[in-house]
Amino acid sequence: MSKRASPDDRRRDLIAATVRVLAERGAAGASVRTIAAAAGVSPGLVTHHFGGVDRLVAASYDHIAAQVAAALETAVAGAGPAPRARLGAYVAANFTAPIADPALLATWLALWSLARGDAAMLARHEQHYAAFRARLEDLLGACGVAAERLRLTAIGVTALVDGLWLELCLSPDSFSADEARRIAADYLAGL
Amino acid sequence: MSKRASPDDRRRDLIAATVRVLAERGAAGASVRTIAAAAGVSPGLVTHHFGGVDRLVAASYDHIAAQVAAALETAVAGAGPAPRARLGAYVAANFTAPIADPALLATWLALWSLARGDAAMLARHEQHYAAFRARLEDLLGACGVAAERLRLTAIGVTALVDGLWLELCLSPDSFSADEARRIAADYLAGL
DNA sequence: GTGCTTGTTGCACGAACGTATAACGAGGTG
DNA sequence: CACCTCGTTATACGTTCGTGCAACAAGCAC
Repeated sequence: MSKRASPDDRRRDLIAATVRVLAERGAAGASVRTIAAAAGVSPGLVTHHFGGVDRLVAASYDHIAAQVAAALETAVAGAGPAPRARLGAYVAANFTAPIADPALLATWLALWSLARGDAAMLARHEQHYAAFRARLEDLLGACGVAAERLRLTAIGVTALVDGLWLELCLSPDSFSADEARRIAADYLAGL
Repeated sequence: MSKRASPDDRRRDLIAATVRVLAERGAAGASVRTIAAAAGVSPGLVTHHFGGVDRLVAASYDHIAAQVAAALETAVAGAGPAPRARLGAYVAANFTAPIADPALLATWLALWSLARGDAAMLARHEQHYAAFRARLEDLLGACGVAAERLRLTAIGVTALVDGLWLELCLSPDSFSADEARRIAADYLAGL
């Protein structure tokens, strides 16, 4: 019983509902009916606007990846010209709103599990992580990290950030986002 | 069409089949019928021996967690008495067979996604990670890490190891297990 | 050999899944 | 106002899910 909306708005609503459902009920609960109910529309709309639930999930992945990348870029832009500050801001932003939001972390984890076994989703993941690492290598290079150590260093930073994300999502009582930010900062300081 | 077997053997077979299916088809493919087919038995046996697929998955989680903990403990025991060597062995073992096995990493990732939304599975995860961190704090303390920095340091090491695991599983072409071991060793050396 | 225990199977059942499709109705254009 | 476009709903269909249940058969006690 929802009002008529423009295709763009409706697509946005459905993606937002997918993200919400993924965060609250995990990958197993991301059915067409559940998502449609969360968006307040009928299940048929998913097929109508996306052609299938798989493509809706893929669109949700793209949306979140773009949102995360934009938040990181905003943090870098606001850090001023100093290379170390820009690198620190890029990493610390991963533990600051809106990225540090536990619901977003839960959504990302559910998408990871859905990515396994789906070639298109795996390619999306690969592309997003390659972009993340490339940006990291860029910022690390500006801080004077030797070119031959650039790749491994970027992988290590990415892994640390991902691991802190994961534990923050699965065991939110073990430590705080502030502590995660501090662990990452110490790691960068040690390079 | 399987021969009669003892309950213990059959339970072991079913757990092994669950781990295999989880690794090959992800969390979405872990249905009773798929698991039973992988074990070469009828679907009804899952209910008969475990009382439901949820408890079979939980038992698989326990089995893997115990297997990983045992492999880590073996590595520590084989490292001699020096505290630094013991710590290094404990961390490096995470990227050595049998833990470094990509299939095991895939299984673990699938179990993580299944753990979300299930209170019993979340409790299992919490318990396993608490044990992992406690052992890590023990080894770090023996190396002279200050008591007040122990908790945060252990969280950071755990996060780095988990992140390297994850990326190794999702993007196996990005870097090798050897490189992961080296990144972790460098991190420990910087403490 | 006879009978009992119990591992094992095959089937059936209800529920939930994804999606195709026809009918409905709101909103813009003539 | 009439008409058409298209977003939306409701329904239906086939598949797959988890699991309960009755029947079968293998191994053991006697």
